Amino acid sequence: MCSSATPRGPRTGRPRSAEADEAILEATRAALVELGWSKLTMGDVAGRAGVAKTTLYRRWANKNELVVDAVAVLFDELELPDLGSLRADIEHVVLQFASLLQRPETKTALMAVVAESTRDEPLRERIRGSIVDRQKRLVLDGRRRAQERGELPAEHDPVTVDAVDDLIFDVVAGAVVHRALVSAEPVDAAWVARLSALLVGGLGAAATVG
Amino acid sequence: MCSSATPRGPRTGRPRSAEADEAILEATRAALVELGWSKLTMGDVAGRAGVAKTTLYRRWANKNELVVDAVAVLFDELELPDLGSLRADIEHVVLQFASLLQRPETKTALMAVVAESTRDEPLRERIRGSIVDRQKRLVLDGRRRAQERGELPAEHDPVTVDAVDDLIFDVVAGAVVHRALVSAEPVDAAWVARLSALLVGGLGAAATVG
Amino acid sequence: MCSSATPRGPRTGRPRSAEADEAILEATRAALVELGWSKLTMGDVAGRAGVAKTTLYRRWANKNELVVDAVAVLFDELELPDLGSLRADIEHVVLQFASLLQRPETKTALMAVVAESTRDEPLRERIRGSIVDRQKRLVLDGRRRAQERGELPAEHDPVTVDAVDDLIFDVVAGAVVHRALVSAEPVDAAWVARLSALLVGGLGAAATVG
Amino acid sequence: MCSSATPRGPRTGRPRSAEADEAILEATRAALVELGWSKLTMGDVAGRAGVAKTTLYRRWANKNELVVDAVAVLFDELELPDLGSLRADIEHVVLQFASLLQRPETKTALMAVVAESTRDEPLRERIRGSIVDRQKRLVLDGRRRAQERGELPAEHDPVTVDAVDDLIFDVVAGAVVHRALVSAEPVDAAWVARLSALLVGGLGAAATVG
DNA sequence: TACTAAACGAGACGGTACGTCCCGTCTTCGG
DNA sequence: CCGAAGACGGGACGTACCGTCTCGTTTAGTA
Repeated sequence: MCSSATPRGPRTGRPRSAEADEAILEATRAALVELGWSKLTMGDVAGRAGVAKTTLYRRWANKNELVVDAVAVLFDELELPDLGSLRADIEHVVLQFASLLQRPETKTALMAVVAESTRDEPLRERIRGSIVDRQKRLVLDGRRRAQERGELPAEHDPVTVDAVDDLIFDVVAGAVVHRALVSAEPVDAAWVARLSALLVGGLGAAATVG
Repeated sequence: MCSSATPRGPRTGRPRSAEADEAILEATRAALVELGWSKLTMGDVAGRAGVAKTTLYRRWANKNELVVDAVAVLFDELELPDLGSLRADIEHVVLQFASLLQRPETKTALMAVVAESTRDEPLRERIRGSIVDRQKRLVLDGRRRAQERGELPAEHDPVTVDAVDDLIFDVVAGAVVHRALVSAEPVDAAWVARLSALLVGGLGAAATVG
Repeated sequence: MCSSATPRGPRTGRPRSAEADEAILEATRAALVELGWSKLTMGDVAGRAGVAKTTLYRRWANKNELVVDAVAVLFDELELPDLGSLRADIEHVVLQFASLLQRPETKTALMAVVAESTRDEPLRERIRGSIVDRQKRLVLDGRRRAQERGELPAEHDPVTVDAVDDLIFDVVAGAVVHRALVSAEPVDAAWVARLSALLVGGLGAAATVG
Repeated sequence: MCSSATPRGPRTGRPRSAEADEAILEATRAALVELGWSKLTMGDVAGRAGVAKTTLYRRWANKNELVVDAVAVLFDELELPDLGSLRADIEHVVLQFASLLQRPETKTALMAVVAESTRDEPLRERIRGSIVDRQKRLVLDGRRRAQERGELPAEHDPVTVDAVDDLIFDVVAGAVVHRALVSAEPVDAAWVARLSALLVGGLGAAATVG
């Protein structure tokens, strides 16, 4: 998540302000809430952070990378407490993720940076490292826990395991994002319950394919 | 899909050129392919279309609405031929949708306009009318056909029917979009087979919730 | 002053509306008063006159010519009543001219069209015919009358006569315009009295040069 | 003549380029010569000066103020060498002024900015400070010098002195401008001789009024 | 009375310039 | 050497008018 790529050895001159970094990210989130992605400007963020534009550009190459870093930290909130059953775990994480997507800063930023990433490989990598992998880990943990509980059979073919994990991840994350941002309908308990039922009911079938 | 919201009654003055409309939309798609969403400019589109910038602004209020209209027509290609089974139908439509999302004009545009729509209600309506509802219809048709075949029980509670249709729509569309654009992994036959299996396997469970 | 250059012989079809002509010129004057020269637009004039833009362009080639025609008629007000002495005549006509230049429509338009005319020969001709010659006639009349009264000697060399007439015209018109528009100071009775004294006192000397 | 109205105290940040200032004014004069006032555009001037449009707008609020500054410097050329007599001094300065008015950049610009100034008080002030007062000084110097020579009586009433100075200024400047731009006739030696004779002959009378 | 041809209103058209906003870079000064 | 301040070249924006055009609709003077 950090910005400085290669700090030179000798470390001479005035050191960079660590406070500035956090002030900038905080200012970025505030600007996202207030203005949304497309109206957010580097100059405005600099102004809010009480920092010169030069300081921003010294740390981030462009708006996209800055926003990814500013938003990524929010995804650290996602947790997977053991609620005793696969279905409860799924429902819990889906609701968490949905409530994260309701926050104006994520709502406006997430799809925007994904859109940009279709033409910007370094950005895609940054998103993957900062956001996607962080979410995916939850799927792995949930699956492993369900296997330990015996809710799922212990699959031994690692290819199948990865394929199903990937599928579940895209289905869960995709469905929530689509529901929240594209359909623009509420991700409420009833919808989550149905989604969980679908997943739990279909998991077995999905694992027997291929 | 048309641009004129409120056509005045008397229809006086020189009528708008229908050729210009099509030239502009075509130029927009070309610019999307070549430049991507964020580098596309109104002036460039006008130039490609052999049209003055004012002519664009007379028809579309901004880049977002123009792009939605330009891309919307591509979604007309989606069809649901009867392949004999629910699962085959699902696999077919998912592959169709995936191949649509691989086209550079949709890939770069779709998430971008969705991102914008989180802060632009008219744009959201335009997307819903031009794109979302057009896709959703496929889910309805597929479900109805499966019921006629007897693959699915004839559900009589309309609330449940709608809820499941909506769920399936968000799951399918969301999973494909997420796989293609966020995970940036191929939507190949194996993945589609697993997704279809998951859906067919879980549908029954999803319908019994609520 | 009229606008139609070469009416074809047969004179068939619907004739041009004479009312429109006057409405347009009146609207032009109103727009000059309200907006000034530089903010006056053809579309606005058309709107005020209740006329289509095409109708304007059918009669006048551009804004400059339209404004000259609209303002020219105001210069018809200038008269030279016989007040019994050269000096009284001068004072009277100068005050008349000054009060004409105080009107907002002339104030804003006169210098503007003169400025345009430095790069537009047809416009210069139109100004000369519509405005300048109309004013110059007053100088000729005043001089002739003063000679009849015996206030000025009967000059017999026509070249000298013309030269002095021209000089007086430029001095009087120029001084008033400069005072009113460049210096932006009032053209009051005291100033006019001094100008008249200067002219009457210097006329004899001016006639003996060359 | 400078553009910055209120320089902030601390003088921080990168200072404005002095070279840019001169390049812009020079480019403005070149554009005036080539295109004339009405076809001169800010973008074109910026291009000629090798400068971004924003740099123009950072210094001048609009085309009018820019052109006044660009042309004002030309009026510094006007001088009043002592030629030994009032009449010779007048003839000299009038010819100087006339030749200045023949230059295409002044010819096209002067009346245009005066026309604009009838509806723009700040512009009028700028013209007065940059151009008018600079010319008026010549009248004062010439009159004082003539008094020192004994050609004119030493007038002791300051009100009369000012009034006559003002009158002479408007008469001389106005007559030359009107001859050159409105009548569009040459300001040659013969005409100047007559004008000077008129002034010298009438000055005494003008001073006795009021 | 009907025909015809021009003028009419309306408004879309290709185009130019506007003045503003933001970009990402640079230049200065002070810490 | 860092950092603020802010000017710089550049590019796109969305708007305003330009002067032209294409419609369908009057409106006279013939025929």
